Amino acid sequence: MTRKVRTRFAPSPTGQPHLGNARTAILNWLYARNQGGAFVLRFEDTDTARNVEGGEQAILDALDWLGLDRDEGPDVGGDHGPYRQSERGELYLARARGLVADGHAFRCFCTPEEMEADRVAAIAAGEPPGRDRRCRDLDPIVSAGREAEAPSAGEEVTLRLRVDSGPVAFEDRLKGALSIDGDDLGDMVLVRPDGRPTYNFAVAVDDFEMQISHVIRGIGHLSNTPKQVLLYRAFGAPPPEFIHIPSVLAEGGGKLAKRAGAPGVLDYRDEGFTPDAILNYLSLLAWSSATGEEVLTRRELIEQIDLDRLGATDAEVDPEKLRWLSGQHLRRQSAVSIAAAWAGVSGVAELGLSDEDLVRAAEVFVQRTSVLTDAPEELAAVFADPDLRTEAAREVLASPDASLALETLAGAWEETDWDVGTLKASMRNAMQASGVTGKSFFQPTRMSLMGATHGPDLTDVAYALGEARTRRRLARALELAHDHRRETE
RNA sequence: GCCCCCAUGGUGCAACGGCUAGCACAUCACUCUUUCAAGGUGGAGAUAGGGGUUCGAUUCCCCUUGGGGGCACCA
Repeated sequence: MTRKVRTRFAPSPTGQPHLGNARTAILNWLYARNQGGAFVLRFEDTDTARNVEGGEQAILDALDWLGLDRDEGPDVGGDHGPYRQSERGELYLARARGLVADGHAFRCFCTPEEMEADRVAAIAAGEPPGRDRRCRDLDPIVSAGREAEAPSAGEEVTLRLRVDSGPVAFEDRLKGALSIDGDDLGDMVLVRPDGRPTYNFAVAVDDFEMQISHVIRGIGHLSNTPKQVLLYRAFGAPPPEFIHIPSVLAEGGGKLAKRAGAPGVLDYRDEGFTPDAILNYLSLLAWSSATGEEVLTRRELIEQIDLDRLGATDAEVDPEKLRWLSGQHLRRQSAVSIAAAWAGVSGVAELGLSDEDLVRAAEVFVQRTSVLTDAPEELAAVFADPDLRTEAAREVLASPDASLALETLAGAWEETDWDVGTLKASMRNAMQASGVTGKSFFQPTRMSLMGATHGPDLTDVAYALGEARTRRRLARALELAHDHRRETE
């Protein structure tokens, strides 16, 4: 039996996903793309109290930023909608009534108080709680009549699934064969008196009707699975394949919770990470490529994702490795695209650089950055007008050989091609010609070009600055160097 | 209390029941370099503990310990 692969990401609209939720979405998306299947987004918003203003949009923004495009969902539509549980009330009701009609479910007239009393009594008696004692065996004709009169009789009716004793077996791709006894489940509530479906019922109905083939979700849902399997059984359909993935833990091993200050995906964007780096990093949590390769592009991830290579242990987030991976991704990009990304980083525009400046700088300075937001500082260090009136500058420029070094270098760079290789060669020539070497040559040069005593390779700096700026800076420093010499003599 | 899951260096992963337990991040040293990065080379560092099964166990089984999850008319 080969059915089309359809995966889904089904968050509650409580705001931007944290890293753990993002990884769930990523795995679903990667697998769908790998299989040429469909990736479905569904909002589980039946608990209105939990919904957050703007929560849906934050999730969409996060998915968009990560590049996880949907084939179906609340924003793009599709043949299996609506894609918000809050808009699917009728479907749940119809499905529940169907289950009552064919005997899989029954009407329960017990009050919450009665149920609670039963629960306590069952536990006290050492029996599993959750089994209805009064209503499950009511005659259908009788219970239908009682439902009709419920409003006037002041009764409320709950729809519950008839769960028999005996094993409920199911398969998890990672955990293998699992089984739990129906007695431990109880007669689960499907629809509350007010008509709202319970979570597990809604999920099963949705996954069933949306023809989801693979449910890839957090391990926390493992215990919900038998209930959903039971529902599929009642629907007379085979359940989807379940893949329960281990948790992503916060640094230090704690839970990744928003209330504990866990950053959202969009926060990483704001910190200058690229979506590909996040995608790569998160996919490496509990998964590894067959080749052992760790720096993987989006395309490579799609090609190589393999559910059978998923691990079963919880994984801690490691910010250091994330940064490293981010740097690796940056370094693999073209200078043009890095320059474009830098242009959008706050603090870069203020430097007043041209597109060419940015591209040249990207060529030689990416290796100094891990995230996009590292750029402003690196660029400012080179492009900002050097302040040569500092004590440090004065000291360096007043050194005996400063003038000679600067003069010779300015001459050497007069008639050269402006590329790093040539600049480096002619700088060496200048050193030889002047007889000034090592520190006494480099210090004055670095001071004139960037007003500092340390920084990137000097030829990289000159290359990034461009010919005109470089010449101007050398000339100005040379002037000062002459002045200083005169003063000291 | 009951049920379920997990367990390889600090962190993330790898190892048909079979080479000296491998890779990456971090760390330390060296190297390249005027400097700071990036890069290169090398080092230290792990199978949670105890029992089995087996010629042989990181791998299979049991117990202990530790961690996580669940036991809802929450999602």
